[in-house]
Amino acid sequence: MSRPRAKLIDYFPGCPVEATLSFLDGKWKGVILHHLLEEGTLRFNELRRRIPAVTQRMLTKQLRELEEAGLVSRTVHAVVPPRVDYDLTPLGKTLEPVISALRLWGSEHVMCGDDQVSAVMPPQQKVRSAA
Amino acid sequence: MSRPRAKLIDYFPGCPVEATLSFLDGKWKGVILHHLLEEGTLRFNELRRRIPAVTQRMLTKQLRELEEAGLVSRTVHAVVPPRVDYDLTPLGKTLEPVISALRLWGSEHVMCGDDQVSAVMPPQQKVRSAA
DNA sequence: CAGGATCCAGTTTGATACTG
DNA sequence: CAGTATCAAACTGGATCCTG
Repeated sequence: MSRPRAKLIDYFPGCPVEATLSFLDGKWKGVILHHLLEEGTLRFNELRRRIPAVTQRMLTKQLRELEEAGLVSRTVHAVVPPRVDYDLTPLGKTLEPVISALRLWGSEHVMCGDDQVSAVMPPQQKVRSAA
Repeated sequence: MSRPRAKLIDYFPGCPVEATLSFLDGKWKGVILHHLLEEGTLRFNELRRRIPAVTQRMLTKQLRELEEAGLVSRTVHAVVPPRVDYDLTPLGKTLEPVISALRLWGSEHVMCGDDQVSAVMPPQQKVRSAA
């Protein structure tokens, strides 16, 4: 859900849990933030490579929403070929404990595709890398 | 998003962050878990009262999904009038650190409707309690 | 390289009305 | 009380094609 929920750090009708989740909403914000937290500044295609299942349209969209929410900054360099850097804002960085908690729970309770826990489960049949 | 993403604790194509978020997906799972963590067992209408903006249809649906995911247990008491108790499973309780992180970030960075931070912001215009 | 613009199917959600 | 059923609106995300 990325509807009229919280857009900036203003008023959100509901509880803090839902408020926070509304910022992470959409299919890819979590991973995007995760990668920016881990690796710092990344270019558009660098992000794409790290999230193989995302389409450009969606990556663009989610990045725009993160930007609007004040969590991610977008820097366009006037060079050719074009170069656009994405980075976390100071506010975005405050989400680190949240992303960490999400990652920890996930790695402890779910068998994930791109995680270092991959040793536990043999890649039996391939479970669809995209949706 | 509550599509084919993770349903049980089985394989999830993607990173742990996204895997965890997929369990919290949908508009109300976060709040539901939050209330069950804070108050323990709750009946259907007790939950409704704590989440004024949710419709019965949605509350039912999200509870069913949480049940299917193994995070919430549903106990039907054969009495009249009907009584159904919802509670966290042991697995559901392991989400506590996650929900805490979400709640903490939300209460620090967003002005929420039903939070104890309400003193900070005077209820100026009423911002729509539902969507 | 980094998108923008369309088209479109699949889902999610809300509103309402009804029931054991 | 605790739902179920139905209709319809809203939004999502994927696929394609195009551009400075």
